[in-house]
Amino acid sequence: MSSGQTTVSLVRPQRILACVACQQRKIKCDRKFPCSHCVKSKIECTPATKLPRRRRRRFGEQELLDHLRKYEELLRQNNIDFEPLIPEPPNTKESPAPHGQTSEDQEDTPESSNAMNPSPPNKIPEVKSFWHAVYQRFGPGENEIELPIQDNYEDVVSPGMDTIFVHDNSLLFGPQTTIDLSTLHPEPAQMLRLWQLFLDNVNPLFRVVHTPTMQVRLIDAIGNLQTVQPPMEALMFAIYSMAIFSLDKDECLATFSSSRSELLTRYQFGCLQALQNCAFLKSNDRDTLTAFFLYISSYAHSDPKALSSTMAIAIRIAQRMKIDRELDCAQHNLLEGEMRRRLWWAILILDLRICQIAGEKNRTFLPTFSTRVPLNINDAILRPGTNEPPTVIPEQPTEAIYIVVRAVIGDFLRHTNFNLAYNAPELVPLARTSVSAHADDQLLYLEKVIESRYLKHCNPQDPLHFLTIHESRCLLAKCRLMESYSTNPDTTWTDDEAQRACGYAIRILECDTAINASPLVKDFQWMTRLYFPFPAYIHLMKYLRREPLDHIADRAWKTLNDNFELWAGHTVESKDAVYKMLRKLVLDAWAARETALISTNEIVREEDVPKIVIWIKEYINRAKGTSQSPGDTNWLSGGGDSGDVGAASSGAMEIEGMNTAGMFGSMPLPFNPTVNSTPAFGMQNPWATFGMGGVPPPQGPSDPSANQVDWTALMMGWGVGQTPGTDW
DNA sequence: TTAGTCGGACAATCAAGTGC
DNA sequence: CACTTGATTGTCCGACTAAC
Repeated sequence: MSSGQTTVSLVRPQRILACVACQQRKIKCDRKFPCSHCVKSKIECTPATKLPRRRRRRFGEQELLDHLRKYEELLRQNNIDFEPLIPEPPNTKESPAPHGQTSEDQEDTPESSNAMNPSPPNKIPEVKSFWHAVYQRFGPGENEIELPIQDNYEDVVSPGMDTIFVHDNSLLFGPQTTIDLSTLHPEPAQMLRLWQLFLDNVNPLFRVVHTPTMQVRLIDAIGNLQTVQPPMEALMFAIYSMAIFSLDKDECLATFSSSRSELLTRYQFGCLQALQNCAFLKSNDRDTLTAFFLYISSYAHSDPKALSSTMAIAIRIAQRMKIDRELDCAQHNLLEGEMRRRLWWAILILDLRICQIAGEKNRTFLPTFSTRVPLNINDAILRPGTNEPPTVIPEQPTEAIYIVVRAVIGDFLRHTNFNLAYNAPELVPLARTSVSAHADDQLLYLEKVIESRYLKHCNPQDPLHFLTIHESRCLLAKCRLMESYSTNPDTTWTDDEAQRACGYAIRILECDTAINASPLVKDFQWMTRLYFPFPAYIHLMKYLRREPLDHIADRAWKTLNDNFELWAGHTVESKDAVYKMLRKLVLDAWAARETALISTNEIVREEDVPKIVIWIKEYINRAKGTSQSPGDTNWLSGGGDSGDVGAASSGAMEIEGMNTAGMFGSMPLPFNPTVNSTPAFGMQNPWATFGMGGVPPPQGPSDPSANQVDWTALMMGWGVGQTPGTDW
């Protein structure tokens, strides 16, 4: 090779490149413009320009070693003799490599996505099937042509069972009705309006409906409502429901001249009836499951415990359809396989969120499924009948960016020790890597990948990109915070650790504020305003009470103030026990600061008092004034009072919709829904919230005793030189 | 016979790494 | 900072094919 390239290139005249036509034809160009070939062909002769040279891809030692580890592990697993370069790690049969050490600039392929996992299976074993095993061992017997022992149980036995239990569709969801559903559809013009609303407000956050094909099917169905197939009809009603659900009361009234609750109930009812017509509890049809998923989503403001149970049905159906298995997804064509993956991840993440607010352990968000994260591609690339794997260019954020980033983070987290510790502690020993030993490195790597591979290319002016940027950062900060709390509660945090945790809490609030204050993502508020970032509040209040004059205190109070302004309606006026606790924490933290300031001879001016404190004090004064008994301090102490304050709260999300009975559809046409849902604020798994920190807006009567214990336990992790859990 | 296509060997270039 | 390495880009030979 030549030396002194830089110097030489300055002296050497610029190389004249062959013309574009000759380059393309791979023939010698005489470099006269026009060149002889172009003259001969009578085409325009265009001089070529040099392509900007790409940065050379580094192939680091660590990456090489990781690959070597992987292959040596494979050899070990298959009992093949070899001379290992890397000795087998003691005390473990798992892959010793901390995951995520692969090249940072790897392509966004399924492999690379799953490379975020601590334990990506190199080959996913097929699920054992008794019928398959019988067939493999004995083969088809004589005269067994008509017997149902074949290679694939699902192909023969399952439909066979369907014929036996043909009339059993009514379990749980009531009997099938004979209502003519075509009368429940909106006018064609409204259908298209609802479809557009769904495309704008809902589908970007789920992407479970393939826009190009659905649009054609929808237009076709609008012209033939009497003959539309039940799965398609269920999907249509589900789309209407979610479109209406995504609007607020005023928007809905202005757009459709009907109340939101009336339309929502009508379309939810239509959807459930259409689902019944599909026999959805035993259907293996993806459209049907998609409709059921959207139907459940349209109840996202309802009782989380009821929602959680209903989601369990969707998960069981999904598992029966094997969309939780990558091998089975991959057996379908590109479009179908990808839509199955998207549906699985959408169900999984919604279930995670619901479990979290219902205060339940999530037993699905574990390393026990193999479906890879969806591809970062536009719907237009997914063409029916195509099997050619699409080229994914990470530098081009697509329509799927939001779901992809969430799935990538989720795919990483489901393998972490702290997720397993929260949700399935018995599986911690089975985690392939010792995440606890490397958690910091791995989270750092995850953050780096998310930033460099996805967020860096997002345009903050684009609503979906904006939401993706801030929500993923919020989520990562939440992981950091919860990872901090997952350490042994008996160990004392150092000052650094405690302050670092505060930094995560502040970041959570800053991201939440950015999302909920931005008019850009107004159309997504049905999702973004579902949950209040409670863990961050609790953490900061606890910290500020303990360290009222810490150097981050000013920033923390400002961040709290900014966020509180957005949620003031809920947090100030809610009679829910958990918000009462929050109010008390705020006042305690501020009292500690005032005392500390006075002790250092600083004057606390009126304008220094944070709005969050002023609002709470004003509310308390009002509550005292209206209190029935003079000594009643229930507004502060957290009692079991009831009442619906949601709709009255300024800035509050509309609390409307259905109770449990409405969701299960046992009543014919329940067009007068009532609000009677139990607010949920389960913090048993606070990190696990995809999207927000935990507590939904207040919705009604509460159980004050619920879940307080978990918060106490959570907070006991602090120590900070104090007796653990004393007055925190 | 002529013109077009394209696999692939080879050359040129230059970003990244190495050693002083 | 000079030098080396090797990944990436650019060139075009020559085999092959299609059209006339």
